[in-house]
Order: sequence, then C-alpha cells, then structure tokens
Amino acid sequence: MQDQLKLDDFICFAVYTASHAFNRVYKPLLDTLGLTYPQYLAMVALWGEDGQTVGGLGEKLFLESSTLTPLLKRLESAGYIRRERSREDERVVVLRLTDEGKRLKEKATGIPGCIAAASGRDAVDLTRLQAEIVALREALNKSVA
Amino acid sequence: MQDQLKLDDFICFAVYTASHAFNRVYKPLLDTLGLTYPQYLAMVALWGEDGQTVGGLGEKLFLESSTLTPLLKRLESAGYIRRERSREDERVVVLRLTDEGKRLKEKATGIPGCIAAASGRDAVDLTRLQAEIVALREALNKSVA
DNA sequence: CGTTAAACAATCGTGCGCGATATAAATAAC
DNA sequence: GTTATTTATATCGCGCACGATTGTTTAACG
Repeated sequence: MQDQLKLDDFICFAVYTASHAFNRVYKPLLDTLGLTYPQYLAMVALWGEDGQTVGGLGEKLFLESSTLTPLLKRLESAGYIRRERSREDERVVVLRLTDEGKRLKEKATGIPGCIAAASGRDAVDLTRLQAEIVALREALNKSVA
Repeated sequence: MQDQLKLDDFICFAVYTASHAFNRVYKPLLDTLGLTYPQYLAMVALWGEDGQTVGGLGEKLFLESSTLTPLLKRLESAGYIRRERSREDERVVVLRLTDEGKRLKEKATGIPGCIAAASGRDAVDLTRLQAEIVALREALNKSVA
C-alpha cells in the first residue's frame, strides 16, 4: 500500500473543500440579505417551523448551544428573530421570526436555484448525490455516538 | 414547486454537516498527535512534498494566507515544521518538516483506515463518491472564478 | 536606471464551531 | 420537603476561515 497519504484521495478532504466552495458561492448571494451561511441555515429552519427552541434547532443543524447562542443573538440584533424564554419552562428559549424575518423568506426564494445552477448538475443527479452524502454523514455520526 | 425550502434537501447542508461529522470522528484520533484537522491536512501535504511554500500549500488546501500563517506558526511552535524565508526570493516562506514532524507520519499511518471504517463503505464505493464530490467542488469553484 | 506594477506573506477584525464549565430551572429521590 | 440529579441555555477560550489592508520584495517597462 506504498505511500497512501495523498490528500486528493481523502474523501474527508473532498467534503471539507466542497463545503468551503459552497460557502464561496453563497457569500455574494447572502450578502444581499445580510446573512452568513450558518445564519441562513437557521433562518431556513425557522421559516419551515417558527417557534422552535434553541435545543431543537441545534439538533436539526447538528450544532451546540455554544455555537447557536451567539449566532442567534446576532440574528436578533439584526431584527430577524426574537428570543423569548418560555413561560411553562423557564430553562427553554423559544425562537420567533419577526415580521422582517418572515419577509426575508421572499427575498431568499431565488437562492436555491442559483446554487443548483452553480453545481452544474441536474436536479435528479443532485438529489441522488445529496442522499449519498447524508448516508455518509449518518454512518460517521453513528461511529462516534 | 410549493415550499421548496427544506433543509434536508439542500446538498450544501449535507456537505456542511458531513464535514462536521468527519471532524468529530477525526478529533479523538488527532488529539493523540496533538493536531487539529486543518493542521493534519497541512502535515499530510508536507509529508507528500517537503519544502513547499505558504502560497503553494494554500493552493493545494484552498486556503488563504490569513488562515495558513497562524496555523503554520502553531505547527512551528509545536516543533513539527520550520518556516524559513527563501534566500532567492525574500517574499517567499518555505516550510520544512523537522525530524519530529517526519516521525509524526509513522504515528499517523493508522488514521485513514479508521476513517474509512467509520464511513461504513468499501474502498471502491468511497473512491467513487470521493470523485463525485471533487467534481461538485470543481463546478462550484468554476462558477465563482 | 528609476518608477510603477505585481507577487507574497502577514496582520486585523468578524463570525463560526467546539469542549469545558457555569448557572439556573425542573424533576427525581429519599 | 430537602437534597441530588438531570435538563436547557449561556459563557469562555482556542482555533479556524475569510476579506481587506499593509509592507516588503521582485519584476516590468519606459
């Protein structure tokens, strides 16, 4: 197995660099909304279901509270969400879209199409590849659990 | 096309979360070497070719000097590399493995196997998927160029 | 030559991302 | 009913990652 340490053969490196590549495609699009990529993901999750908790959002995004809390504070000070402590359970913080946060969804409708176009593949092919990468993620997550 | 904003259908989200998942698998392995994942990538590149420049390494890793310079300084203060300004061209910094840095390669030989095992796929399948993700990365990089 | 342009690395500021720890509330144990 | 444990979020420190800027060196060119 000679010198097996070739960076270009590492699937982790492919994923790592592809992730950065996505970020670079997204950046100019998201700049017009005043969002970073992780902030955009949080907004997408909230557009899908308003009133989620910090913990619930973290489970969806695979992020810790130490990452989300400051990110959500920035979204709050940008005026897109409110962070309200739940009355029933004072430990829980509920995230609610402001009117401006809801309006932002309309401005973001074109983005997925731009990304799909930049990927240079048809929708069917993207869906298949997406499912394969999710399966890879699940296998990796299972191995550390 | 109803409500097309579903996080789980975003290939970028799959890649983003898979990248984090890899990091979580790598962490305990790399902790024994005293390396972070990006530092490990830099060392792999240098194990493959010693004496690279900062700019050359950045091209391979798709990283800017603003990311690499502090990372390389940490590798230097860990005793794994030396950073030497080239005599022929004083603008260039050449990276050279120390003896300890070369020795680290042996301690890292088992890692790729561990990662492959954690991915839950055979080598052929991983190679195919890896190539697909690289193709995706190239398409994305081309679209921003 | 000398002036201008380009190349290269470093620095600075902002925003993740995580582990470890803290704090406070809710629940369980006794 | 007091104590212990668990749960939910927040704080802190470290290390990326990038864009913008700076400073130095080299190359280009009239």
